[in-house]
Amino acid sequence: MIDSAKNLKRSSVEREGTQDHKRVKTDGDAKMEAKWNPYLAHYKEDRDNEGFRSPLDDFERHKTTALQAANAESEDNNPWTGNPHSQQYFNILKTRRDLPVQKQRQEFLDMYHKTQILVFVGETGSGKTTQIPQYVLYDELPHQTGKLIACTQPRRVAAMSVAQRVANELDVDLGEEVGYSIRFENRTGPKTLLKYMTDGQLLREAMHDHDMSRYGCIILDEAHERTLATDILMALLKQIAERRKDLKIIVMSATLDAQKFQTYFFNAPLLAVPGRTHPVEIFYTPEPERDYVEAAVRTVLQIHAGEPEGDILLFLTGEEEIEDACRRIGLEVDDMIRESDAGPMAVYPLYGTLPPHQQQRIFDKAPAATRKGGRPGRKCIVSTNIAETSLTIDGIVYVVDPGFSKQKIYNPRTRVESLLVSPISKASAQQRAGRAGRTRPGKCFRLYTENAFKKELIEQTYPEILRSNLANTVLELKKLGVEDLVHFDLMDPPAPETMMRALEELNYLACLDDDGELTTLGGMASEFPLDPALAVMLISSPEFYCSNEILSITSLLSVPQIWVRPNNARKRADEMKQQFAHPDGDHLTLLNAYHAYKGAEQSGEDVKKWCHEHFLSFRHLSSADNVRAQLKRIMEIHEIELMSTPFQDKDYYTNIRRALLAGFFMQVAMRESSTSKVYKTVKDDQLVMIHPGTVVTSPYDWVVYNEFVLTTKQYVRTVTNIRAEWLLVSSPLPLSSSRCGSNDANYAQEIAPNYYDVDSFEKGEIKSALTRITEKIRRRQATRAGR
DNA sequence: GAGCACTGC
Repeated sequence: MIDSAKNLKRSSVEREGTQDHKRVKTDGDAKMEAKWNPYLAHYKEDRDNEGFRSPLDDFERHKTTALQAANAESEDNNPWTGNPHSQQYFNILKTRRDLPVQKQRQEFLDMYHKTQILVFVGETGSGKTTQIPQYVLYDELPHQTGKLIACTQPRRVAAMSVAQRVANELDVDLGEEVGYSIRFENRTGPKTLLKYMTDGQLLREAMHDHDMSRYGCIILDEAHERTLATDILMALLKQIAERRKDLKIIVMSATLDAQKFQTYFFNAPLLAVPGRTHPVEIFYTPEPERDYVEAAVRTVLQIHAGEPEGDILLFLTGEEEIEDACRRIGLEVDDMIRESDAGPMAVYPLYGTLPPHQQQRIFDKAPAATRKGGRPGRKCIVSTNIAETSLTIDGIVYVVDPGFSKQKIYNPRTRVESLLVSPISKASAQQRAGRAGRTRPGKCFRLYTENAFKKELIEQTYPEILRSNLANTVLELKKLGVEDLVHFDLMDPPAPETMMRALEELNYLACLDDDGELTTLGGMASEFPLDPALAVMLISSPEFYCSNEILSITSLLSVPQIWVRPNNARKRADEMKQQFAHPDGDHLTLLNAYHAYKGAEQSGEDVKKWCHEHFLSFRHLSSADNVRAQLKRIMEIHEIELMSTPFQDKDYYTNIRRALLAGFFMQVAMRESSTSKVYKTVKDDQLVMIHPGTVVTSPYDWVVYNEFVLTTKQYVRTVTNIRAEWLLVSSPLPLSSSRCGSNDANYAQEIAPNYYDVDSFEKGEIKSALTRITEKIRRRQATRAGR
């Protein structure tokens, strides 16, 4: 095996001897593959260096050695393109060969040749994400087979940045031999052989290609994170592996739980490589801490006072807590500087909803000593879990871990997902501690007892699939061709009740029929990257003459809050929001803001400035625009008509409000009494208040809401006034000027005949109210008929 | 009159 840099470049004399203008070797099969595989169709034709003879021509698939590959990598010309290698390439090659994983390349290949499924474990810094796919590339030879190599990542940024890195390592242009595919961006082309992608993206593809037939090898990276998409992919791949013996699968994970993956994948063999991290000393508190924020602030100050140079990372649970802690630390450090000549300290908050330029500040250098010979400065980052997985910060030497994070919990009985501050798992605690040892030996201060760590923390955080509403997942699985959900072999099967709830919800939405089969509507809904209720609302919207408007609202509901409300300008922000307020509710207010934004854009204004002045998030509004374009394309494919009720029409807003119900009829609440602020949700009987962020001031007795949030109280957020009649009997839409030339027969809509069968309601105020309203409608209809 | 851990399609 070639390990030293001096062997990287072989003599040019030797190379010239082998350049004999032979064409690239192809066999008939490969030509066939290349023909039907859309990714490789032009591969042969497009090769730039026709006369180039690649060392790969002598490679035999699944029989290559590490030495062969290393030799090919050391050639003057790129074996994949025929172009001469750049100097940068050789520089990178040198560092690649120092990675821990490099030593086991042959061992990896031996195992890869022998088995269909392989579990690969590598700690951070082992180089697995960049190197393993390249090792596979040199053995799988996708340019001969026409089958790509895919490597999945849980996050977009990772897919993009790793693809760029590997393109550099292979000395090719990103988007050519190496590319990536994420939502809104596909940077792959006809020459692409190795493709990084998000796990969700591969899942989307699988909906139309149940065998994942484009791929010869699929690598699932960061499998230990157990995202919903990874869990579903694993179960699918387990099935596909039986049907497609030619498909290779590699499951990559951090060390934890490797055995679970092995057992799950038919006792697949395991290969482990060490990482490259420094030791981290762990400290526990002798007694449990009552107030962890207080304890955390104190610990940070103690580190600053007593420990040598090095930056601090403190984990807390949410925005408010973090901002508060930052303020307190800042004040205390000022005192320390005055009283005991402490060094300066820069304190940075870090959480997901922080705008990117503020997130970037965490990478600033720590402040220098305030005067010559003074004590050195340091920085302290106070972060949510985002610093545990998504963002790595070099230079951290001290980690303070109070042992909590906000986690999503799903209660299938009430159908409510909520965020709850909960103790983290042992695996999380280890991950956090590891953040202290990336550049040199570090220390981790756990603000709980050693006994609590050992006895009270669970081993692993529960996978997402056990903590989520599965309506979307079940719909996806149906579309993926999974017939038997009960026996679908998930690594951690969710509670049967969660599954039942999802099936029930999809049945009410008419996405599944009474036999649990996918309906036409369900099939269409699964094509949209949306929750089923939103998808159904969007698909039904032409029946209410307002698909343009519902498309906008759907997009706005799919991105983070567009309303900006800085702490120092809340009042002005609220006043601005009032300019867009629609008396009938928050959905219409969103729409008004969006229309104003588009108006500003069209009149050539500086939109960023306009957004800033109006306390709207430019970032989120433009992202909504992106989503809108994607959804619009899907609507066009399915010939879902785009139309609007004329704005002058008195029913413009009414039609939109009714259309909301086509998807959200299960998210309706009735006011307890005409003077009360408390509402009761339909069927679940939860007592809720309207979230204070609403614009609704004169609420009707009935509202439809977008989301249920559980914080200090139970709130419903983004609400719109509705009339209960709309829920009940077929009451045709007013067909004034709003017809738009469509087929009238479709427009006598019953929103959800099954759900609002009043007889099926439990006895109570809601049932009596609905019964009264039904009676009223009947009387009215009878009077009309009798006239 | 309160607050949004983090991803992804």
